[in-house]
Parts: sequence; structure tokens; C-alpha cells
Amino acid sequence: MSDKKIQVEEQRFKDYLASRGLKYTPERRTIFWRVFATHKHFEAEDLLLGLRQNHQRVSKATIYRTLTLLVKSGHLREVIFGEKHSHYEHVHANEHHDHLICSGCGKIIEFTDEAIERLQDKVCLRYKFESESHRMQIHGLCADCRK
Amino acid sequence: MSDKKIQVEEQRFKDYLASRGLKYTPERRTIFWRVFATHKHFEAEDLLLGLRQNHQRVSKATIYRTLTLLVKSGHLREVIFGEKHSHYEHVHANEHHDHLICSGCGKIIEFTDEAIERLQDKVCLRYKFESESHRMQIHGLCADCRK
DNA sequence: CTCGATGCAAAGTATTTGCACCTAT
DNA sequence: ATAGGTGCAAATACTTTGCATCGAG
Repeated sequence: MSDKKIQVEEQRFKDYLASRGLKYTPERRTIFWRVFATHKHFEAEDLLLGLRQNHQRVSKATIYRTLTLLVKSGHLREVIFGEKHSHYEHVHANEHHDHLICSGCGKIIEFTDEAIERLQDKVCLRYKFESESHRMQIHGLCADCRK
Repeated sequence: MSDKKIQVEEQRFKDYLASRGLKYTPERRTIFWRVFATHKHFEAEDLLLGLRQNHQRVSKATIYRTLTLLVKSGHLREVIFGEKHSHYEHVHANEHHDHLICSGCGKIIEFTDEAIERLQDKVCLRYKFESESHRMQIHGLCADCRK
């Protein structure tokens, strides 16, 4: 994502906060920019370490509190990959993807498949179920690890 | 599942244990039968409470240790429904199903869809990925909760 | 009789919360 | 000025582990 686009997102975040009387503090800005500085999935711990290496010290509590806000504001999505802690990824409008998770090297490959999306909608219809979100994960070995 | 079938599974479990020099203790038998006495998804805590109500006291540690064994022996499958703790379900040979999870009442609806399964295989081919297992979950509102 | 199993309590992980002090608005 | 935010340490929730004792094979 370009800096330009990140700034647009940042404004959306500021607006979100302002609209409910919350504040855009230096800590929140620091976390916001670190989160959008990378495009990989990450965990709370990764974020903490990344900030430390940049000599930007923010407490664990604030990181968790801010991640929660970023999920509520629609900037992040929480994903659980069979582990007991959360992973986060950016939300990109109009794009849904699923994951292939390699049990060999831990690599996470994203893919999109329109046909699967449509079939999921059909399943919902069949059960009169109103879908809010969905996720699909395939665990196995990636091409490299199969060799 | 009929008692007859459960006994067959129990034998498989005994064999599994025997084959690696492990023992079929009264505690393990107690847990085994409770696990197969119901067909719903359950959590470690449910199991503990269920046993308590039956005046069968088994320690939490043993429950966790035995659940791990039942997963390894292929009797149970571990599923995570967006919460941070595990849910378990029986493994039935040759049957794979996915889940609709109602965010209103917490109900979990199982469904199978052959077309989706086939498309998942195609995705794996596309990425030269060797699938070991997969799961799909759709979160939303069930028919009852939509009213 | 022996090695694995059990219960308990303590230790781990990942995350949340209470509180006194601080600061963006 | 004041409601909301921060860091810290303690609390929580779920699960695992160390250890002394027990019991299945």
C-alpha cells in the first residue's frame, strides 16, 4: 500500500475515533503506521518486537487495546490459524481471500476463488443463514516442503 | 452411534494404546465413554462438568492428556471456532463436514458440500499444495436468530 | 515389579483489567 | 478542565508440566 493510501486509511481511523469521542494518541499513531508498514499476517507479539527494534516503546496493554480498535474500525481482520492466539491481516475493501497453511514451514499462502465464494453463498441460502463472514483454511505441505 | 459401534471404536483405542505401550486406565475408559455418549461438539470444560454431574471425578490434567490421545488415535478432531480454546468433535471415516456458526445463539450447524470439496482440491493443485486437512466456517445468523 | 498414569498445584501462554498518573481535545 | 489513554502489575482463561504416589500389565 502506498503512503498516500495509508494516509487515507489513517484519516478513516481518526474519523472513527473522533466519531465516538476517542483520541488519536501518539501511541495509536505509532501502532497504526507499524501495522500498515507491512503486508504480512502478524501477531500481537510480532508487533511488539517490531516496535522495540525501532526503539518505539508501547506497552503490551496498549497494543492489545489498539488492535481491538483497529478491528472494530474495519482496518484489521482477526484470523486464527489453528493456534490459540490471534493473527491479524489488513482488510482490503471488496477482496476476500482464504489461506493455505504449510505445516512444514509455517508459510501462509493467500488465494481467492470466486467459485468457492458462490458455493458458500448457496450453502447459506440452503440453511436460511445470513453470512457475516467466513473463512476457509487448508492445512498441508507447500510445494517447497514436499520436495 | 450405537453401543456396538462405540465398542468397536473402544477396541481401536485400546489397540492404539497397547501398540505404543500405553495403558487403558479406568480414567481413560470413563472419558472415552463420556466423549462418545454425545454427538455434539464439546469443550474440555463441558466434559469435566458432564463427568462431575455423573459423579465421575477425573482431574482436569487427565482430561487434557486423554483428549490429546484421542486426537492422536484418530477418534477426535480438534476444531477452533474463532474462540481461543479448542472444541472437539468425533471423526467419522469418509465424512468431512464444515460449519455454520451462529453469532446470535452460538448454534453450530454442520453441512457437507461435495462441490466445495472438489474446488478445494483444485486450489491445492493450482498451488502444488498437498492438503492434510481443511476447514471452512461461515459466521453469521441462523434462521431462528434472523427473525 | 516396573514403567506409565494420576492428581494436585505450580507454571505457562495469550490476553484483559484495575488503578494511579498523564494528555489530547 | 476533563474524559479518555497509558503503563504497570495483577488477574484471567485455558492448557501444560513437575513431582510424589498409584496401579495396569
